[in-house]
Amino acid sequence: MGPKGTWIGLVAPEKRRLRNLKAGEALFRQGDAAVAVCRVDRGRVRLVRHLEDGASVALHVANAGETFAEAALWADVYHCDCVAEAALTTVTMVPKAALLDALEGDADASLALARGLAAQVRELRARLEIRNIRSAPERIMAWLRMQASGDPPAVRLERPWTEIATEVGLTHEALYRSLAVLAHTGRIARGNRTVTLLGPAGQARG
Amino acid sequence: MGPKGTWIGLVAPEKRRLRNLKAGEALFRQGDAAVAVCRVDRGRVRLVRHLEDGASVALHVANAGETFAEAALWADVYHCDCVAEAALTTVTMVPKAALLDALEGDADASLALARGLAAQVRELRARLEIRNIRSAPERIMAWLRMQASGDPPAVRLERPWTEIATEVGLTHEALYRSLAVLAHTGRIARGNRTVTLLGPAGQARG
DNA sequence: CGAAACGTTGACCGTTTTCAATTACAGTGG
DNA sequence: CCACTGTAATTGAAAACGGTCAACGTTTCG
Repeated sequence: MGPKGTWIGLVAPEKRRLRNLKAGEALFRQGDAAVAVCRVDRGRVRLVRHLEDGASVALHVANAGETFAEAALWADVYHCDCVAEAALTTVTMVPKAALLDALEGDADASLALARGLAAQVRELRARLEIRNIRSAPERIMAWLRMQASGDPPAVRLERPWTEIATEVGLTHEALYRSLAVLAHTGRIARGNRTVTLLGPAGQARG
Repeated sequence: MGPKGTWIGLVAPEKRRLRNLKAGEALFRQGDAAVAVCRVDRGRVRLVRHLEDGASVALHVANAGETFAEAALWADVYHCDCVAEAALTTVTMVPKAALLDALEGDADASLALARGLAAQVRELRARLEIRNIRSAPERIMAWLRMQASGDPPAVRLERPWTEIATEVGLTHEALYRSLAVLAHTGRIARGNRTVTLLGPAGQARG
């Protein structure tokens, strides 16, 4: 996706802090003081916001090499939980104040930061767009198209469907049913952990 | 909300371009080459993305003083339409290349840009969170809580409900019905262009 | 003053959610 | 190595909810 983490190096290594997390362990909780911006070194973390009724929303998923919680730079508290997804997850925490100091003198790094944020804006907008599709099958098709790559557009599933269901805003049951419909209609073909998009005049790209 | 438009001044006025728009007129369409980042001087614009089935999503609304299409700085084409909402809308268009040049030498301005983008990320995440609430009345309550301010938390409505409906992802009928339910239940009180949040133990803030 | 958009409510229909049950599979400890 | 347990995948049936269509009063604005 390009150089997203350029600005991390601005802060002297001894000022950064490394954290190792087990799967499910939290790096911070919503409401905690926003003290640092982070990067995933290994594994994967997920930013989750909890609703009052107990449901939760995955706001962001950051894989190895990606940065997250940039928005915390100008916020007092974190507004979501950060939990590790993979068993061996390592995160670099960059103290907010130090980073802000460094950024103030470095236009390139600040621009890189802005660029990363712009990418997030795009991603979030795309997700919002998907949520506006009422029909479950169409919504899933849209999601698949967004994820697909290759000439016969295909998607390799790295996570369970059940997780994808919540990401697109459906129950897993509805998701499975829709998948079945799409397969019967011949719009997709399901492999082991793969989905291939079929259909003439179908492969529009976002 | 703070100095969002700091970076606009970086580009010499003669390089900028002013556009006057009538209500409903488009500034650009999705697919057009992304040539400029913009600021609303007067009126209001809306960024809309059209789905294949004809439906549309409001991705962003920018009021006078706010900037928009920052993401276009690193994109080749606009990925949504921009249409004026108010009758007399004026927009300053800042050529992409010129702005990029200027930003590269100015850390403060780049940081300001990043900050504005971070705010957008937060806003989009909030909207996503709201969309994850299945129940229409609860979703509306969440939206209201987010907008509310004051000790008896209240919301002043600057726009028609019909518009709010699409923002929260409901039809206006469903919205009106839910409002009626919430009012009957005593959870809200509706004034002329105001809604007051009631209910004991209700005023949680985001 | 008239047209257009907003606000509001009713009835019906379709989809999704819910609840429930079953199969498949991966990891765990005996 | 295998029973055992929990999660993922899948499908069914019924209920609930929001969408759609429709009608109508009201406000706004040219």
